[in-house]
Amino acid sequence: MVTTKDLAERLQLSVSTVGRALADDRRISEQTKVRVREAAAEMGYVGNLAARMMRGASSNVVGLVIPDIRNSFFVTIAHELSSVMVAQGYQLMLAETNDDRTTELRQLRELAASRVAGIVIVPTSRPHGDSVKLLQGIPHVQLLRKHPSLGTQWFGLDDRQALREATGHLVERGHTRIAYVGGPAERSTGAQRLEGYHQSLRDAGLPQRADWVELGPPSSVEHGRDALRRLLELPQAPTAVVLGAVQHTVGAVDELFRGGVKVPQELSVVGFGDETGFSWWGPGLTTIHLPIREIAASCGLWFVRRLSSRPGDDDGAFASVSPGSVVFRGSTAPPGRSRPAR
Amino acid sequence: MVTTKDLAERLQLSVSTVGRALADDRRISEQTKVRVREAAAEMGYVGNLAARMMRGASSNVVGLVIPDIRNSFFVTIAHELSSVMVAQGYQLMLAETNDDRTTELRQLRELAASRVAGIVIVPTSRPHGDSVKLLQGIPHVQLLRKHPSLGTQWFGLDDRQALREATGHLVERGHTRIAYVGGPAERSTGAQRLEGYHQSLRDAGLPQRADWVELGPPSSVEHGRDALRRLLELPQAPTAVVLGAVQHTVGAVDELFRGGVKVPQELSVVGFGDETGFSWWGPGLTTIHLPIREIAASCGLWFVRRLSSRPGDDDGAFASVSPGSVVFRGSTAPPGRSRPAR
DNA sequence: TTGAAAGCGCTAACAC
DNA sequence: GTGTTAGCGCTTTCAA
Repeated sequence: MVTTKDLAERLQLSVSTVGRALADDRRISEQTKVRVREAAAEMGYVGNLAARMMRGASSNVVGLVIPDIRNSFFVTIAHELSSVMVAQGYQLMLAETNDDRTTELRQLRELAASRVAGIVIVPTSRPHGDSVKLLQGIPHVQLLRKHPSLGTQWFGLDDRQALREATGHLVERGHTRIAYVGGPAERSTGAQRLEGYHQSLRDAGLPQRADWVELGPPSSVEHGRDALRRLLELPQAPTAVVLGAVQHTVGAVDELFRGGVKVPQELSVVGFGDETGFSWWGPGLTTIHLPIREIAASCGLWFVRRLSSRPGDDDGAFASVSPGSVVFRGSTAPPGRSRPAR
Repeated sequence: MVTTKDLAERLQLSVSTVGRALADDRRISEQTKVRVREAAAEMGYVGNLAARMMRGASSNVVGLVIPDIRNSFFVTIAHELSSVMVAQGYQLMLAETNDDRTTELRQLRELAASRVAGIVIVPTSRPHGDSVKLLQGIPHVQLLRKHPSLGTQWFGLDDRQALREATGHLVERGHTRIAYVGGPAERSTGAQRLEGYHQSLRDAGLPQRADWVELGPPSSVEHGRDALRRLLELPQAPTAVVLGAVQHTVGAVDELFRGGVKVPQELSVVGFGDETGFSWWGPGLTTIHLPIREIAASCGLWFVRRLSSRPGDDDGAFASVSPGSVVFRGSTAPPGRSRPAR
């Protein structure tokens, strides 16, 4: 690899002059700058970021720590963040945790060793103590999920409200036996969504049954499938289901499709998220739309500003909460009716 | 940040002893090692990769250069590569080009400045000369698409064969008016797929019409929509369509859904790729399944081996071609019939 | 078994 | 306007 020293030798200059010329320092004559730049281009010189970092320059890499890039939410986040970051001169390092705290720790260790400028993280439900410690030394912000040990800076959804609306939509249609399939309550998002569901039922004075609540691993399509199968086999089967996770929705909806269950005649369904094809599915899936793109973009913009500002300047508590909204399609109708009510 | 020097001071040792202890050098006594390790853990020491790199250690970062992470193919690739890489001690840097050669060059410059160990790239159709130059100094491998200027190491699909089969499937069903919607012919994949389509028609002695071929930007869902609309308005409208790009398929299929076109009665369709929901769509979308996961995994494994082997050892030409296969569902039937033939 | 010192590529303080 | 030099954190001789 070509170094400043090589350039200096070639041009019979000192390394510092070359360095200054490349940095467009005002003290260097225009003529010298041109010579240096030409030689650099010709010899294929590329600055060494590692060396620059050792001189105290901060890295231009931001780590993105997410459970699994295959989840559509996280794809959107990765893309949006990447766009914002690149525009501001940052690069994005991808780190998948697979929702496992040990993997999460390992990934954070790697990012710390690379001295990344900052970390955007969708944390696992109970991050490892060492992860917490590591993150204390690195600017970071939590996204979607939130764990108190990781600080107070967070961008996310109003999960409780989203599920409350979704459930409320079914209550309005006249359903009294409404089931919920979603992620575990240990996770901040899972707990909030479950609470929204419960609250909506409470508000309407509807019965709540433990066997109408099916919690499972949030990124498991299988759980959606299995949960739905179990719910439909119940002696007191529900007439409607609300979903609380994208992957569960994919599984549930596919199960209904395969099982030939008539939606919304036999069962009303409100999905979670906007996977491609939810609109094609059966009668069209009524679903909770979430402004993931917007959240990711604002998180990215806020974070790069925070990174480039003086430390201690912008590190107060910060939380941004965005609401979701129900998109009405054909998968919800009053119970026992044969036509969807729009 | 804690450095080896800090540890050395704390323990009244020299930096070199500390360094050796951390590297588990045999010359250091077990007792000293333990002391050092304990202090390191306690003080939260994390080695500085930048410094290590300056000493000649190679980076453990691999750049992944793709057009757009939102494309399901590239999500799969990112996930699979990330898994393989992490298992081998590498990190993945995400770089999106948006299918623009200038952006591609900028991203490559960043990766080169970071002195990444290697680059996995899905190139744009005509990479910039400087990109070519940069890549000459960095181990790299092409994925899916292939451009001759970027070397001879490539993992990809048998695009020609895939489209030949897909088209052949329609020919067998008795179609004689088969249209094609796909990416531009400048791109290696686009050219191959188009050729497969043409070849299949030639083999069957079927007519080829220029207005039955709709080429457009490969990651534009809109192109799929528009192309389909145009095809259906043709005086000599085709009775079947083959798709040659995932995003086009998404657009086309959604257009058919919205337009209420009866598939396969009025039009037979063979999609490209396996987006979630292709099985729910209308009568179920017959589609070309492509072993992206497998390709990405083998590319990853091969590449890390190449990275860790001596340079000059494994850098001969290499190409791995994987076949696709048609998945039969309900969207294809003989022309003019009212029931799908399975 | 441990320490001292050099040097990786770059920048910035300090000459001239 | 340009050169000299020191030092970032680490590894690796070379000494002891």
